[in-house]
Amino acid sequence: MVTAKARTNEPRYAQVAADLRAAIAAGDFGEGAQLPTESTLCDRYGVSRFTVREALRRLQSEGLIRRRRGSGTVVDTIGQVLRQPLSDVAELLQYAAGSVFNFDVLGPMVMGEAQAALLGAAPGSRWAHLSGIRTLSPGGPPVAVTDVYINADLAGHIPALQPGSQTLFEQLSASAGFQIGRIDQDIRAIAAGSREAAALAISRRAPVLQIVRVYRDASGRIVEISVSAHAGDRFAYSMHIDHG
Amino acid sequence: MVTAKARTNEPRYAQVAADLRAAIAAGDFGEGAQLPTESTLCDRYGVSRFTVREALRRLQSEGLIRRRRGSGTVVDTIGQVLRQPLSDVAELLQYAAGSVFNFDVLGPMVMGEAQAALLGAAPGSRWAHLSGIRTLSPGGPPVAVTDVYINADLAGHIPALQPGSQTLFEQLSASAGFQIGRIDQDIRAIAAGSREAAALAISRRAPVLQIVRVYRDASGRIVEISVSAHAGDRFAYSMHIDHG
DNA sequence: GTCCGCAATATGTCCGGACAAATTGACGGG
DNA sequence: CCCGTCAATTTGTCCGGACATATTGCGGAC
Repeated sequence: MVTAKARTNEPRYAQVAADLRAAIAAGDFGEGAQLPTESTLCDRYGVSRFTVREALRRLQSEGLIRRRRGSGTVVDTIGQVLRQPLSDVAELLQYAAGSVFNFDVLGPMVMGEAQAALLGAAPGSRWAHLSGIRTLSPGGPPVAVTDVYINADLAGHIPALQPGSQTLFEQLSASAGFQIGRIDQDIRAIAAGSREAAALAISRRAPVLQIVRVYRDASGRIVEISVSAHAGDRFAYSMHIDHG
Repeated sequence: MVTAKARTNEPRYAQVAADLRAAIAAGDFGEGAQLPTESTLCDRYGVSRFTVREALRRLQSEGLIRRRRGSGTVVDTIGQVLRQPLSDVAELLQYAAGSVFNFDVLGPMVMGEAQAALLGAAPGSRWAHLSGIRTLSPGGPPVAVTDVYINADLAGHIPALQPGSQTLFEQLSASAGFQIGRIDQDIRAIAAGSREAAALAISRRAPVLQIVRVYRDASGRIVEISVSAHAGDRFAYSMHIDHG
């Protein structure tokens, strides 16, 4: 038993995972980067194979290790390179920086059937509807037109929202004091409708990139939904995954 | 027992997951989209709780369902398009769950001026050209058409490439033994050309989602470039991030 | 020396059981 | 009617065991 772990109420697999994570970072597994077998880890930490596998599953989902039946578990260098960007929520919101967002508050609304199915919200739920346009610089050509739906419970915080480079969600989080639980983002290609065509100065049926984001707090409640339409020839969603 | 499963050597949790995935897409869980409890699913499929939980774990990692202790499991999805999951970094290099990728090797080619500008490669550089189609199931409707360009230096490893659960890039990395330095990914909306229209069975000028990925090794050499075109109404690029 | 086959090894799949912790709704007291 | 308590429900954690399947290396046949 190497554990030496305190009596935290953290699950045991999390403690094992943390210990292995530190060992990997310290290079304790040497050149081949071969980890001990599951049964060895069971003995070492004094836990069952279930707990060891759950810990290894976490590390694998983080991209730290690679496992192969019959062969063993090794440190995965590819995963280390990719780890940082996707574990950082700020990275997801990164594209907002450097552009300017101006919006109008359109007032309260109730989610209809079709809209609810598209956005993943409950039909009949109540929201505050905002509409805005994002530009690269003040007065510049429009890059995207965005509809924002904010949970009616948070309507009191809407007057405090300010246009600028900070996202509405960041302002809401700070103002209302909730904790972020999960962000879902869907990107698809659709044909421009009349609204997008007019706002972006493109022709109808032109391809636009639609980004739907659903923000949830820690309890799973949907805090905000945003639907952005970007002109296909003026915008590319770009992810750069760097080493170092 | 609802299984009706065949004598496939597919794991049971995968069969359960596939069945639940289809049921979710068909809307079998009604208004609240509340799934049966784990023990109910155990009885229904005649499997242990381990198998049910493994199946639900897959669906959760795909972003299809949301689970809360004490509360239950609910459908958490928008529409029934194929979603490329990005819940963790390991999945960035994985194929979309439940889809099939087949490709042909078209032979060597030299990068032209216009293409080089679009893809970020050097004009006049030499590549091996592969072309593939991704479907939801063998013989099913096409979801995406993909062009892959592999550095001519690695042409010797191409005959060993196989369609299956691993990406071409993963196979190349293991076969040639290089380390990844950087991945760039651009996502944009474009209008379908004649090639995409024919391959995806859609009309010309229909919106398609184009994903361009550039893989570099540690020394900065471009190893592989892939250009995928996804039918706008059949595919959404989806990512979700659990925070804590 | 080379190649084939086998056995040892390691992870994957699956079972049954047990208890813990969070949620929800019903019940009862104020 | 409001609110706190409690019990039932449901998912999370954890155990021990069993067999399946992919990989690897060893030794024997040639």
